[in-house]
Amino acid sequence: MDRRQRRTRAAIFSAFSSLLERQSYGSITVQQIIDRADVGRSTFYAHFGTKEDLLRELCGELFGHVMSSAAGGEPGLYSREAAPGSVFCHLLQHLKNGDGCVARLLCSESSGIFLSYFRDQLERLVRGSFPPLSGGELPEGFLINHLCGSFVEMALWWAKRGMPESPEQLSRYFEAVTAPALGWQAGQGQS
Amino acid sequence: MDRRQRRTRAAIFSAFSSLLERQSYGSITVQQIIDRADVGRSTFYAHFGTKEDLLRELCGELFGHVMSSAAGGEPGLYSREAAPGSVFCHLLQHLKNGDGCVARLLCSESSGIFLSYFRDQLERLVRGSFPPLSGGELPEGFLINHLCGSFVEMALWWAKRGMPESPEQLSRYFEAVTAPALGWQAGQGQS
DNA sequence: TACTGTACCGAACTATTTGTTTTATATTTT
DNA sequence: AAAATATAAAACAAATAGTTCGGTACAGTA
Repeated sequence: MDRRQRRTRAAIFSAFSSLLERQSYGSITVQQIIDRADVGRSTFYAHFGTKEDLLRELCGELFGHVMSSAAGGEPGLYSREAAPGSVFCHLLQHLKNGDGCVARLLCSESSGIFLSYFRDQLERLVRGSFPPLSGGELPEGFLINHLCGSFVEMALWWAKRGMPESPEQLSRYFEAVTAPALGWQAGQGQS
Repeated sequence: MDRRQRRTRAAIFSAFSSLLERQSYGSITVQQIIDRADVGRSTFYAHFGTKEDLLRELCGELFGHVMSSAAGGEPGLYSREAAPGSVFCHLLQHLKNGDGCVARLLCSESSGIFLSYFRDQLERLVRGSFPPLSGGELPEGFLINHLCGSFVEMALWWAKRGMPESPEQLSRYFEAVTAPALGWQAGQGQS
């Protein structure tokens, strides 16, 4: 890709997410974006057909990184091998280390948009590596939904309070509250 | 309140929510609303300062009913008195019976907006009637968030699939998956 | 270095939308 | 019946989205 394209694309992404941190998605205008990114109007529309396209691509970029790095070669959801080695703990670490501004966007006024992306990606990840479950007579769809939903809600709760707990700590909380209901042994993946 | 006011207000609410069922909140224009409600432009703005105000009032009306009826004289979150008598089961029943179009709105394109309202109302309700918890070393804020978050996610999952389970059944699922982690006795409130 | 392609800028333009204002009409309330 | 007020209709200004086009500057390549 042409270096010019990369630069303007990055400038627009940066401008857009910095705007998203202080105002709602709906109230952001294209004019604001191109002013802050310092690109021409026609240039913006050469890259993104509409504001929604921009949002979609931003989300893809953001969560694509986080998710793919979390999915890389992990043994299972609650691994008993590496101490803080569950996929969930991995995700929380990435969120906190903040490869980007994911955490800030998660507690922005437009958090709902990012949450739904987060949710979808997470569910795909979980469905891919779901261990044999013995959750009694509860249907699998319900359990997966419960697992992903709870995790996302927890991440949001965490981010909104400024992430005071460590990823390991929060991961322990999550395990304590979900593992028993799923028929897994709790407290094994931790030191 | 003047009968004319009531009528136009109802017409606008009805038009707005019927539009919300088929398109996203952001894409709905005031023109569409007043066309469908068959009211004059100035009339709309005499009632609602902006589209967001309309949304806010609609949510208040919708969830206000559901929540207040659920909160009325309930003994506790997981009551062992009436069989399907927990607050959660009550809420699910109201959602299914559909005092309004809450369920349809919950799985609309703009579900995020309604979910956040639902969340807030529910959390207020839960905080008001939280029983003594023995959830081990887990902080109360975390538990409340987990409880409310899980419930809302479950309701969404339910609504999106067309509510095939009965409220009682779903309430049992929820109890099975949350009660043990909260240190409560499961399976007592059911017949 | 020189050449070629293309990304960018800026300005102008149309169409749509928002929100306001005004006047006349219809309906409710007293 | 009279007064008050909610509504309709139309015109209006301002902001915004998205397009078009000609000129300029930069990147990749020989």
